[in-house]
Amino acid sequence: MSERITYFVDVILPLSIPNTYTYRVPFELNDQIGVGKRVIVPLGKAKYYTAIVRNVHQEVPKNYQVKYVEAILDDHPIVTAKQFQLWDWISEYYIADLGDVMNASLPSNFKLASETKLSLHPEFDRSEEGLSDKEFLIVEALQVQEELTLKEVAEIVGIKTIQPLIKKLIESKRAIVSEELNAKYTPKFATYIEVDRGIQSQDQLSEVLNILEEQKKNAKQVDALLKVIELTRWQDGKQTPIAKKKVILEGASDSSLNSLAKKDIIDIYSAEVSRLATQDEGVEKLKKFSPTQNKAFKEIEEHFVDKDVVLLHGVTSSGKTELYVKLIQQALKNGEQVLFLLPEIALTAQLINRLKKYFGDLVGVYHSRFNQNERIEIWNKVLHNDQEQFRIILGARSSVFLPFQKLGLIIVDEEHENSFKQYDPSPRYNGRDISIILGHLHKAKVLLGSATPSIETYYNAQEGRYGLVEMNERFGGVQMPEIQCADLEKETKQKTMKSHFSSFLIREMESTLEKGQQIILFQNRRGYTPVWTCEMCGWTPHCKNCDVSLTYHKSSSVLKCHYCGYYISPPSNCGACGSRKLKMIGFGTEKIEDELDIFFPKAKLKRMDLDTTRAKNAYSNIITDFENREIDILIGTQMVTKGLDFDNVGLVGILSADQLLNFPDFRSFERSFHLMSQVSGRAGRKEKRGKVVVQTFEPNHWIIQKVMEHDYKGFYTQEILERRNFHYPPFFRIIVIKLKHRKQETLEMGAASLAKSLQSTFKDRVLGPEIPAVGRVRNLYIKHITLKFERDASPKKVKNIIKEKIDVFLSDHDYRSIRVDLDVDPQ
DNA sequence: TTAAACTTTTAT
DNA sequence: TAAAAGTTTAAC
Repeated sequence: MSERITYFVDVILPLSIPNTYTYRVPFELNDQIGVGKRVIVPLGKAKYYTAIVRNVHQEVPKNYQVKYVEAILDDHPIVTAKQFQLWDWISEYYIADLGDVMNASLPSNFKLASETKLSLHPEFDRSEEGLSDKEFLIVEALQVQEELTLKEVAEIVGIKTIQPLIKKLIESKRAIVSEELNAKYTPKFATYIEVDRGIQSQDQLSEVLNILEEQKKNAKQVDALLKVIELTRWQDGKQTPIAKKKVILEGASDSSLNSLAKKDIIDIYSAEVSRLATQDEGVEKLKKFSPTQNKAFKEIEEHFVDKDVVLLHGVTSSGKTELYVKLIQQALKNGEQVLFLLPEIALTAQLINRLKKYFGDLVGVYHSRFNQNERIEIWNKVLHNDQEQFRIILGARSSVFLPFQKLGLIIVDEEHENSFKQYDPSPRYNGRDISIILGHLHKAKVLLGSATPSIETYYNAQEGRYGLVEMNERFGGVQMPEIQCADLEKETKQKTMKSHFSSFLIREMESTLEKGQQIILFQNRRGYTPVWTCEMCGWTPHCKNCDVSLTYHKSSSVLKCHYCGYYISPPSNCGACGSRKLKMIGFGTEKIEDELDIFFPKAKLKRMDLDTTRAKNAYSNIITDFENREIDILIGTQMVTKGLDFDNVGLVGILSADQLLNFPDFRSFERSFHLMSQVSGRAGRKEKRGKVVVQTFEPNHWIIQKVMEHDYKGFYTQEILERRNFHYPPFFRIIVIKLKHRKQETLEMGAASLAKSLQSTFKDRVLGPEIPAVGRVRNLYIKHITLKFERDASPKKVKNIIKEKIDVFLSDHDYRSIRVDLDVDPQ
C-alpha cells in the first residue's frame, strides 16, 4: 500500500464562485484521486455537491479548516487537460467564474446534488402537545408520507420561509433531516436472449426440440424456442443476441422463455444499451466535384498548409456542403475527430439526414433538444474516442465543450450567425470564436463557412490572418434570384396598399401561385408585435414588472409580456381615459395569416414561428408539408431563412426591410444584409430563377441596393469604413457592463459612479451609462456602460483593471446590492 | 411585537 | 446553489 501522504485537491464547484475550493483527500482514496475526476464534497452545513478535481497537491491550506472529500465518482477522468485549458481561457476572456464555465460544459446529469428530506424523529411519541398549527400540519403529513422534501413542506404549510419551522421541529426532537444524494444518470438496460452455447449446432438443436416435443405440456416452450431460433442471426458461427422484448412481441410467452432458460436451453441476461438511436452505415458516395468546387477545395488545402483558419465564402447553393463532406472524409481517414458547428435553428433534420447519408453512425448530433442522459452517452463516446460512432459531432455552440481526444477539423457553417453567441447565463461566449481557440489547442484546422461572412471574419481574411476561398457561382449554373423592391412610400401615396401588402407584391404572388410555385414570406418579429391600444388616447397596457407593452396572443387570447411571462386578459376599457374603444395595432404573423386568407382564399397557408413550432414534431411536419407541396404560402420569422432547401419556391417576399435597417445598434446594417441575402437564397433552385420582392420605404438605401446587386464585397467595403470611423469591431473590442437594481435611484448613482471610476483610467473609451431599449425587466432597473478598446490593447490587462474597478465599486456599502454582469464581444 | 418576506453573504 | 444571517414589511 502506498505511503500515508496527505493529499489535497483544488476542485471546481458548479457555482458562481470566483476560485477553486480545496479539500483533503482521505488516505483510503489516495490511490483513486486524479485530476479530471468527479468528487462529492460537502459545502456549508449539510449540503453535498459534485465537483471536478482541477489539481492534486500537498500544500496545507491556511486560514480555514479543510473538509474531506466524501467520495470519488469516476474511475477515469471525464474532463481532459485540453478542456481545462479551454475552460481557463473562457473564464479569463469572458470574465466568467470557472463554476459557470463548468456548468455550461458538463451535461447536467453528471452532477449529483444532495436533497434535504424531512422525516419523523424515531423517538417521537406522536403527541400533539405544544405543536403550532403549521407544525401540526407537517407532522400529520409525515405520518402519511415517510419523507418530505423541503419544497413539499413549503407547499403543505403554504409559506416560503420554512427554515425556522424545521429548526423548531428538529430541536424538539419531532423530526430529523437527512441528505439524499441521487445519481441522475442511470445507464439503460435491456434483456437479451441467446441460444445456450452448448447447443449451437443444427443437430444439437433438433435433438433438444425432439426431447421437448415428447411432452405435450411443452408445446408452448417449443413454440418459443422456434421463435428464438427463427429470430437469431448467425454469422461465422457466432450469434447476435436478440432482445427479449422482440421475441415476446412475436408471440413467445415470458414464462415459457423462463422455463427454457431454466433448462439451460437458452440464456437470458441483461446488458447495457445505448439510448441513442442507431441506423445503418453511410451509403451515399460523394459526387464528382464541379470545376468551381475542385478549385475551391484545392485552395482550402493550400491555405491549410500555413494557416489554421480558412474562410469559405460561397454564395447560397454553391455546393459548400460537398466540400465539407470531403474534408471530413480526409480527417476521418487520419483517425481524427471532427466538429461541425451550426446555429441551433440551422440544425434541421434535412441537413442531419444529408450528412448521415454520407457517414451513417459516424455522425452524432448534440444540441439542446437532446435529453441529459443522451448527452452523457455522447460525451462518453467522444471522450473514449470511440471508433465506430460519433467521429463527427454535428452540433450547436455548446458542442465545443465535448471532451475531444483527437480533433482534426472544425467546421463552422453559417459563421456569421449571431446565435453562436450565448447571451444568458454567463459565460457569454461565442461558439465560433471558441472553436478557433479549440482548434488551436488541438492543432486542428478550422473552416468557417458562410454566404455572407461576418464583418469581423472577412476582415481577418483580408488582413491575411485567415485564408480566404471564394465561390461565386451557384452549383449547376443556377442564376441568383432577381430582387426587386416594392416602394411603400409610392404605394401609400397612390393608396394601392392593401393593409400591409403592396399591390406589387400581391401581383407577384398571384402569378407565382398561377405557375404552381410556392411562396415564402419573411417577417421580422420585432416591430410587428400586435399591441392592444386605446383609440381615443393611445394608451396601451404595460407589464407591471418590465418597461414594455404587453403583446396580444390570439391563440390564448391574452396580453403577454415577452420578458417575464406576466399576462392579463385584454381589458375592455382604457386604463387612462376609460374609453371602450380599444383595438389592435401592429401585426404579427398571425395577423398576416388572417389577411392572406382574405386575399388568397384558395391558397393553403402555414405559419412558422416560435408559437407554431413548439410541439415536438411541429417543425419537421411543416417542412415535410412544404416539401410535399401541401403548403402554397409559408409565412415565418428568422426560422424560414435557415438551412432549408426547397426546389419549388418561385417567390420570396420580405414584408418590411425598414424594420431591420432602423434597428438602433451598430450591427443593424450587417444583420439586415445577412438576413435579406439569406432569405433571398431560398428562392429559385434547379434551373428556375427565383424572384424576391423587398417591401421598403427606402428602396434607394445603400444596403438594399447591395442586396439587390448580390454585392457582398461592395457591402463589406462600405461597412468596414463605417466601423473604422465610428470605432466599432473589428477595429475596437466592446465590453458592455450591465447594472441592475430594484431602486432606480441607487442604480443611477451607482452607474454614474462606476462610469466615472472607469473614465479615470479609460478616458473616452467609456460610453454611458445608458438606459437600454428595455429599461426595466422583472422589477429590476437596468443601465449599461459600454467600453471600447483598440484591437491591439492587451485584453488581459484591460480585463484585470475592469475587474478591479468593479470589485472596488461593489465594496461600497451603498452599491454592493447592484448586480453587475459583463458581456464581452456582445452581439 | 412578531412572523413572514425579502436581501445579502458565505461556503474550502 | 442553498442556507444562514441580516433587514424590511405587514398585521395585529
